[in-house]
Amino acid sequence: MRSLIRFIARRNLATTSNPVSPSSLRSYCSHSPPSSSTPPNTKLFVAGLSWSVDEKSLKDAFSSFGHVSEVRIMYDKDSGRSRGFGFVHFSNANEAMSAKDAMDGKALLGRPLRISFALEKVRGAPVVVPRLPNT
DNA sequence: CATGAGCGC
Repeated sequence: MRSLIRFIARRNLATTSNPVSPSSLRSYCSHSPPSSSTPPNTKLFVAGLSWSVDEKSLKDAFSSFGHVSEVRIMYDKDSGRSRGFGFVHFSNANEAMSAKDAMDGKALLGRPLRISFALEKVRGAPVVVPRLPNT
């Protein structure tokens, strides 16, 4: 008799225990959150600019968030008109991310701005060929 | 006449 009760109680205890808690499931894929944005950098990639925007307007708009070291807007070599995107160099990455967080999504000259951290592309040599010092 | 995602020579 009593053994039967203990048997039931044991089964009940095992059944009541959660086979798997939802919180434990989370630890399976929450190790590495996807990097949606590029790593912070002093160089800011500003796109979505109007085709009438010049560097002066950009620098004036971004100089309020920090010291703008360089502002360059890419222009078309053939038509000579702006491609609608440019680059803004900041003195510090914190200023750059602040300006990005503040100006990203805003509109300049009637067009929404798309700001993101620029790639670490180097201006000049497209690729350096590692050649061994062959006497 | 306009065009509209993107990464700099």
